[in-house]
Amino acid sequence: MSAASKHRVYFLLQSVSHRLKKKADKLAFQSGGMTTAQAAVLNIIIQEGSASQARIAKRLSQRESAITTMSARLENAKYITKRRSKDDRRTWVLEPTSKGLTAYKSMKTALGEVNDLLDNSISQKRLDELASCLKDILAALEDPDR
Amino acid sequence: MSAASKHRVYFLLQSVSHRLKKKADKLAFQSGGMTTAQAAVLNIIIQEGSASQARIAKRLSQRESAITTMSARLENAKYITKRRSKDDRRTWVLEPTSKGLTAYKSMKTALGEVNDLLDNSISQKRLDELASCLKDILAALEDPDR
DNA sequence: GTTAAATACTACATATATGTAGTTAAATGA
DNA sequence: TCATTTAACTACATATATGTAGTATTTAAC
Repeated sequence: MSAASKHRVYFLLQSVSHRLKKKADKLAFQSGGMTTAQAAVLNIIIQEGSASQARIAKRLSQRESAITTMSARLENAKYITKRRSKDDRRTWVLEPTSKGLTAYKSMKTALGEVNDLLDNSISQKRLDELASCLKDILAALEDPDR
Repeated sequence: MSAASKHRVYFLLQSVSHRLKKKADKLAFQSGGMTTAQAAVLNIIIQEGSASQARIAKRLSQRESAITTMSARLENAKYITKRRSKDDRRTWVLEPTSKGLTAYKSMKTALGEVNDLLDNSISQKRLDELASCLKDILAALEDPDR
């Protein structure tokens, strides 16, 4: 039996991820109405100053059709603006509004609580090792040979 | 390093979980039509011989309304049967069909590939430590004091 | 310079999850 | 026993994701 199946790492990962997401979503909702999924999209837009939907889809490993819905929701909530690019008329340029920037700040504070929870679960050393493992797995998943 | 990794563990967990789920869903679909979400429910029913929807909801940390939909889908696909309990007429007794049992076996084989992928990503020692960390985090999340 | 291919997005069907409100049935407490 | 509470489930609205098919635009090939 492989080490992974022995420890049911896949199941553990899904469980931890699911429970953390629920925690984060609750905290996020309380902090100002945005969801963590919306925050993930907004994060990229803010990080990059502006972004196309294709760019966001790529960075989140999601389909463009998912981002179409999300960006509509974000625009509807006045967190971002959408305008057509001058260079490429197929492309939307998504930019944060001041409301979006403000909401994202309080979101980050709320998400900090989830990180605190992680900090209190295991030692800093093990947390570092956890992060390191996850990064390596992520790299393996992105390896096109697999 | 500590502070930097601290701020990324949640994100890393979500990313790894999301990508692994996509892999697993693809393999699962190719292996016989069932999704991983459906397999998770079927797994509990098979493990326990039979199960109520409330029981499944509890074990998966999900709402009963989610399980209502899932069990309807599983019944529709002939993977399980539903009948009212004699003891408690509010309760459904969900049981696997032979089709469900067969499909679940090939599903497990497919999910084995995801575990293999994990095995090939990092050393067994680190995989053990990863599992151990995840278990501790899960325990902390289930701690009602938090 | 026109055609073929790729890119960016939209539309729609479907799966999966939450949350709230409501129904029915069971358990409980005076 | 009867009222209240609790439990198991359903119905519906909504958020989030995939996947397929189609449109518009750009790029590349010839």
